[in-house]
Amino acid sequence: MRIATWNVNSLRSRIDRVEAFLQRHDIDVLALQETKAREEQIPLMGLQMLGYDVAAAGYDQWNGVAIISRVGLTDVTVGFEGMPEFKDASEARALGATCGGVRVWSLYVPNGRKPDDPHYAYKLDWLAGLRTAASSWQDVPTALVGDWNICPTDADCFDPSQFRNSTHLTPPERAAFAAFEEDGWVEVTRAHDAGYTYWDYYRQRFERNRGLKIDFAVCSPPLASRVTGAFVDRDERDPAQGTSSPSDHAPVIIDIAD
DNA sequence: ATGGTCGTTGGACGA
Repeated sequence: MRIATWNVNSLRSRIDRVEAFLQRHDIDVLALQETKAREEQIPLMGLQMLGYDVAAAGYDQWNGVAIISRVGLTDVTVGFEGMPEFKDASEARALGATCGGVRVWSLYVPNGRKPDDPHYAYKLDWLAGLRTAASSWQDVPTALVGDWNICPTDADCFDPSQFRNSTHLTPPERAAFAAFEEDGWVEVTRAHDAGYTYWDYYRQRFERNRGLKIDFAVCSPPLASRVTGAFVDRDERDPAQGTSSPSDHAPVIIDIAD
């Protein structure tokens, strides 16, 4: 089975790219983040014609997540037990579904904005809540895929010195990520492709390969042992390819043995 | 320290 994750930065503006991506890589399950669409705004027709089922949660221009699957979608859940919410909760950050015997979570970890912003404390709370909820999922095949908004190591950032007073590289964020690995979860993409997954739109960051590795697939042991490969589809981020503007994130593809 | 570019929108604001 081939699973992918992609912060698509608006599903409606990039539906043509999503459909082409699903076909180009023969994707079975695609977890999306930043869909910026309510469920009823998702353009379903083309996806259904390609044989895919869709589950989604989100609100207008705010953060939304979705899972597109052609191996069946069952037991769909919006959010996880104990998931912290920020104020009016006008965001959807976690969507779980069972696809082909694997529990897939499309996660959009809070950005945090600035280390002194309330959103930063919320980010750490959210990650702690996820860790607690995930502790009961470890014995079944589970994939926590998505935009983690964390650079776990300095190698995951084109210039760590530029992020001294920014989120993504702070010790508490890194500790929150490492906690999953200490519990036995395995980030499976790094071993196969250590390249960046996100490049800012401005300053020609992609052309100069000045990016971040922040999109990951954190798998439970029974699933991690079945992973046979993974790669970042950098072509999908390349402004020189395709006729429409790309997302600022590249998709990540993970192959799993039956 | 600041600004750069997208997307949603119809003016900022978040990333």
